[in-house]
Amino acid sequence: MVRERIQIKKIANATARQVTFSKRRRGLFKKAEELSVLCDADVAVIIASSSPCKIFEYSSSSIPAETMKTILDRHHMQTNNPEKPQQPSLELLPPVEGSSHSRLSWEVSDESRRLRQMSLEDLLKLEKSLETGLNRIIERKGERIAKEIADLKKQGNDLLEKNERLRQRLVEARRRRKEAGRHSDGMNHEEATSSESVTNICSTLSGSATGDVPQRVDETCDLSLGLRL
Amino acid sequence: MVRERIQIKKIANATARQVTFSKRRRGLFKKAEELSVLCDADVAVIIASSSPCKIFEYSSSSIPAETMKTILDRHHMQTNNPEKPQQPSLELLPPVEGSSHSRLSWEVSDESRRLRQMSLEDLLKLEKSLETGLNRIIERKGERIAKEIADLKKQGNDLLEKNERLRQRLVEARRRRKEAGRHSDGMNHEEATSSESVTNICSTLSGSATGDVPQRVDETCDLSLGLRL
DNA sequence: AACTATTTATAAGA
DNA sequence: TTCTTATAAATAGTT
Repeated sequence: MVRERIQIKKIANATARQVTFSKRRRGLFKKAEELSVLCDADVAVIIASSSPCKIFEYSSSSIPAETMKTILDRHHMQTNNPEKPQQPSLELLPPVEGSSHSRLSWEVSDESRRLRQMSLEDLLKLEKSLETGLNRIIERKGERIAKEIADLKKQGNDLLEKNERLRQRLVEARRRRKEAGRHSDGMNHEEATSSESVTNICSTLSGSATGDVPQRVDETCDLSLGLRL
Repeated sequence: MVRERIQIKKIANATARQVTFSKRRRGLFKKAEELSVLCDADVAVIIASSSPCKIFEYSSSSIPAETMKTILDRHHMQTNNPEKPQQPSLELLPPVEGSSHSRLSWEVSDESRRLRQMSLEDLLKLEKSLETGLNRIIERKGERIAKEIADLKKQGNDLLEKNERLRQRLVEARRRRKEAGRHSDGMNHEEATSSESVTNICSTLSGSATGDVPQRVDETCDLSLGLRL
């Protein structure tokens, strides 16, 4: 029951907030519906919960819900990464000298001049063709990225396994040293075995360090070209 | 006073309707504001009165009001537009209950109906808007993938470093064992040092194996959703 | 717009 | 999530 009036400020408890969100959302939609019917008005309500990020909407009429959603999504992205100037249209980009990109962009701007002279039919064909090519590029890009990620994961797992094997060897080595300390006389046979064992480990390690696993991986990851396609 | 409950249907008297519109509009905006504050949500409300045709809107945040107005204007132009293309029979098909496909296909046909009613100008705007949103999505996806790859590379490098440290320890351990073998008498002091050293290595290893580096990574890499966006 | 009898919404508890 | 219920809030009709 409403024991007393509540303060209108963010509810701290997440569960309580979620419950209130559900209830008040329904209430708001109901009020919106009533207003639209009683007063013959068009009413639209968009609610975007912050966590989990979900969109709820009511519309009394045929306002395109998807469009509103798109706008809200865009808004959310804007707030999440501020200061992203919208990319100027391609043909307006000035060619950048010295950049491997410059020739392409120049060609594109030259292309745009030709495009203006093409017929609608030609443009449709060109659009279709570009669209198909684009889809292929996106597909390929996806495969490459997936492969890269899978490879990296595999590498990591291999290294984990090697670490585990090394750990086992060290535990064993420690056990042997303790035994050797206990019988202060030299157990030469075991000594030799142990030594050989360590040598084997070292060569294995050396092989893996310089072999299939790269010595060091560049951690920077510039996918700008690939991802912007 | 509320003498009795009212029916939720269009108020016949224009004056009374206007009064109720004012009151309930304020109420709705207040509820929207409360919901947004209490539950930390983005809320937008658009109300379009039919006569006189006026737009009222509330937004809890910086959702572009002009854009919403544009959408509503478009909607009003649509409704005021006398020519309404006949609905194809497809969309008149009733949704089949229980089918997860029915709702989606209904929505699609509903969307396509709306699209057919839109003017070329509206379509151009919508296309531009969708294009911008799409670019932002692609951008974000790229950032996420780049981050995942960078993280994986970092994990791999950490493991490489740990392997290297282990290798050094083992080389050292082997050297000590050889020395111990040469003087067959027990060098108990060195023995203790070596043993401690191995213990340290093992605890370090154990920590890293179960700590920040995941025990095992799933090597499958399904990016289908993310990459097809 | 102000008033207020009532209805409606809803917070807290179950 | 849904139901309950005491209480707060909204509001219909009147002034």
